[in-house]
Amino acid sequence: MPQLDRKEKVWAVVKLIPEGHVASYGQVADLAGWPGRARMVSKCLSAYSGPSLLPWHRVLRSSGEIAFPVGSEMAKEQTQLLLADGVMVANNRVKMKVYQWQPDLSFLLHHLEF
DNA sequence: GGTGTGACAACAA
DNA sequence: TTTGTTGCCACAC
Repeated sequence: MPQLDRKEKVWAVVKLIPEGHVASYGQVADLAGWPGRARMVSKCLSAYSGPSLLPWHRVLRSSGEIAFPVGSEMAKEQTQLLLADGVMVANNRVKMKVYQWQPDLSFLLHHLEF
């Protein structure tokens, strides 16, 4: 049961990302209790790839660029979703300085059990 | 239980 | 800034 819980934890964290903000894979991994397991986050998200209940588009690379090749359907999709969130996307990347999610502790404690 | 994989991250040139 | 290299580790075969 621990394994499935992890995916769900990741999804839970992603769902917490507010509209108009983004987070890096590493950041999500960290919040989900996997310090340094950014690649696991990508695995989990790709494994999800079904229902669109998840704001996966708010998860970017540490540099703020979209994790897909420019011009790919997924990249376009993600760009669209980000724009819909009010996040400016230029050349497959966003300004992390402006949009990076800065979760406050009480918020996290309230939403991530404990 | 070994091997390859991955929607990454950090660093070197 | 872009490209290549390395480290990372759970997961599927």
